Amino acid sequence: MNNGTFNVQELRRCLMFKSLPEQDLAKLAEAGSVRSFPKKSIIFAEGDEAKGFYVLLEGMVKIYRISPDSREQIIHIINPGDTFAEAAIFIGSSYPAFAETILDSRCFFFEKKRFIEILRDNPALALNVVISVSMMLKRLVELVDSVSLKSVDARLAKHLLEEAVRHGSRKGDVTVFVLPTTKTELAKKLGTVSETLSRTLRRFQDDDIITVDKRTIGVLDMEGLQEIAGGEQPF
Amino acid sequence: MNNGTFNVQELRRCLMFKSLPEQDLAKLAEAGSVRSFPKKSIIFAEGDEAKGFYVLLEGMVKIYRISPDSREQIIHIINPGDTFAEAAIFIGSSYPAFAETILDSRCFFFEKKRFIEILRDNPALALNVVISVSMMLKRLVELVDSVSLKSVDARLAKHLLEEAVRHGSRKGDVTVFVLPTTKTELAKKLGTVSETLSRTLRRFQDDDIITVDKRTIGVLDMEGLQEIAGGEQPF
DNA sequence: CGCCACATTGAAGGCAGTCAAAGGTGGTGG
DNA sequence: CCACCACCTTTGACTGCCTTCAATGTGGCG
Repeated sequence: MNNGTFNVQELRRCLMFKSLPEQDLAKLAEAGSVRSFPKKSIIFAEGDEAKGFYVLLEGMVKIYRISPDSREQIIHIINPGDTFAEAAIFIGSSYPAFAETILDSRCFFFEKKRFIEILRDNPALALNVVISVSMMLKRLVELVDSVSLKSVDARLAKHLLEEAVRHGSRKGDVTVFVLPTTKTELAKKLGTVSETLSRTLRRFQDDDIITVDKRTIGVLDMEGLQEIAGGEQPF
Repeated sequence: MNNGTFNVQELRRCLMFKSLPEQDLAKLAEAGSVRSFPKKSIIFAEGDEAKGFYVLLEGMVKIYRISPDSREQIIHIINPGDTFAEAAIFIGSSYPAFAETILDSRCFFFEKKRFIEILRDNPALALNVVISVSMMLKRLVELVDSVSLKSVDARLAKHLLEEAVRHGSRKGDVTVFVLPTTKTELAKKLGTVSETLSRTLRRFQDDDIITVDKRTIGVLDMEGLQEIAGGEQPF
């Protein structure tokens, strides 16, 4: 970890600070500092004392838990502009999960106490924090739902649809996008293992629902995916 | 649903309002109303427009999701003094899960817009909301972890330990407590089904780890349970 | 060019969910 | 107070999804 160049305006990429008056932003910038981490660094470990929270400026970070037999469940993939660990600082104690860089990353770190002080005098910011944490909560409800109630097929189909909508570009009849991580990481995010993911992707290909070439996915049959993803079947 | 008697001070049972000045509390009381529901009523359904949030004054409520094949995953059991659906009102749109009474229940309902207005002028309250949502987030991380990475054995063991610590009383060598819900509901909370729970309880009994009589559980072997719950085994 | 991490495929086994059926329990109303 | 009924619980048999283990293929990078 070491410092890097930093422009206060970079914080505006983050929803939480987007609409903040210039002077508040300046005050915030003084409450923290830039930290850089190479790929595959542990930013914090589960159980570490929660001393503050982070805004990712550049790179990619995964938040995850590990099972006793060292299987990994990714809770969240952090992209530039996202915050992470903000909830941890409000319930004191310790981080409830691991944070590890997937790519070389640059973060802005807020010291807990100073951030909370600023929050006290800034209801607009407080509301933004509430919104941010609430959105994560919603995502986690979805994750519980997925992992507990859906098959790997359904989870994968849903994920592919989301990626296609978010990052896909239409090439004639098919929507094409590129996976942002390795398939092994994707498997962990879906709460499974790489072997199972591999098999499932193959099956989808055999059924002419998608094409796969390295990390490039082409969606041939949106309806088919939707069907698999959640198709509320009547009874 | 119909109104019932209500004393403003009842809201103080809720952590969110515990330390609020009297006048703020009065203002809050005007921003909402009491709603009563008999056992097994749906308070709101997944997808319903999020018009506000609730404080449970009396009774018991479950928050849950349903799978396409109608299996249920309980996200959260709400007890008197707890709030629910507060996160939903900050991201607009709709409730992400079902809320259904397990017992006859009395709630205080806050209308979304008016609550947010009050929040804007009340940083202390805003901070409490952040804390409340953050705690739920932490619980959900635990739930994801449980459901995705742990066996039913481990989940049940962990749950029994928590109940024993929270609500148990020592009777000689054993810690005794009574399950607050039916076993079927417990199964759903653990992300499984009643048959599997039944079998697992039987196995624990056969191994002399617990005793079971109706809803009364006696813990004979705390260490044994801890072992099963998460015992980081060396390798 | 050779290493290493990632990916793929096969075989085998287990955890846990489903289906079915038989008690058990508690609550309600006669 | 008792009888009935709905719901919960338990047990057995079966099935299947998914993980694990093992081996081979492949691409990228030093």
